[in-house]
Amino acid sequence: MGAKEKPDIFQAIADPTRRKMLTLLAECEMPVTRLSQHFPMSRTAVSKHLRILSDAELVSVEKSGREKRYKLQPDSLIELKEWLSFFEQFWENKMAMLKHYVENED
Amino acid sequence: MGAKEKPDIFQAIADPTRRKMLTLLAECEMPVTRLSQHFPMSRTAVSKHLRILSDAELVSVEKSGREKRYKLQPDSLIELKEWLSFFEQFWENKMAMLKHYVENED
DNA sequence: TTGACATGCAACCTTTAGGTTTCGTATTTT
DNA sequence: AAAATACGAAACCTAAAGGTTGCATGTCAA
Repeated sequence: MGAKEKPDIFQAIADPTRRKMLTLLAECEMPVTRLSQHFPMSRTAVSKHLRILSDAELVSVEKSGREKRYKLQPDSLIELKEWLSFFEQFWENKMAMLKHYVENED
Repeated sequence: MGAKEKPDIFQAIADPTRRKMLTLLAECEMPVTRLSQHFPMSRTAVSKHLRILSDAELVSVEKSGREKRYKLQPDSLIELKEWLSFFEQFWENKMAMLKHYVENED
């Protein structure tokens, strides 16, 4: 698997496993082994997913002794936000609805 | 290929071809044959992509004589918006920057 | 009613995605 | 020094994704 090919972000978040990883890493950074306890697959598989997220610059790595802590790096999500914003003009009323829903969530 | 399995939207927009289709259909609805003139692939291939977008409810179809007009149906993108909103808290400053950028686009 | 057009389905092929196990190498701990 | 831990790379497998061509069908125009 390639090193720094910067695959597009849309592909990176397409996989539900990777989306869950982002959610977990948002709460708290952690090394691979610990992260992989949340998934029904091998550590190596988790490691591969992390590589993809890392290439897309959605997570960053910080080496600390023998472990490497992975951390959410949400800046690249802006690209997604921008893409979305183009389509917002087509459903403005619905957006107002959602805004209301989110604000009154609890 | 399945009929109405409602594949998740993240997977539907993962493919660059499908994203371009959404952009084109946003500008104006059109039948398969016309849409496929924008892509270096067969009409059947385009038709398959449309099926995926249709299953994800990102496009709707309206039969009109012997042709079927495909049309953007952006409502489902709300799911994406909701997902994104969770991560916004982690880059509020950048968001402000983007907001400024978008507002002063022209 | 015959010919052209618009479309989707079926069968097939090739590449990629996601997963496994095995191994090598740092780093810690004892 | 030796044993344990954390990790990624390599080689491999299977299923799914994206593409092709060749029908079959429905509709429109002559």
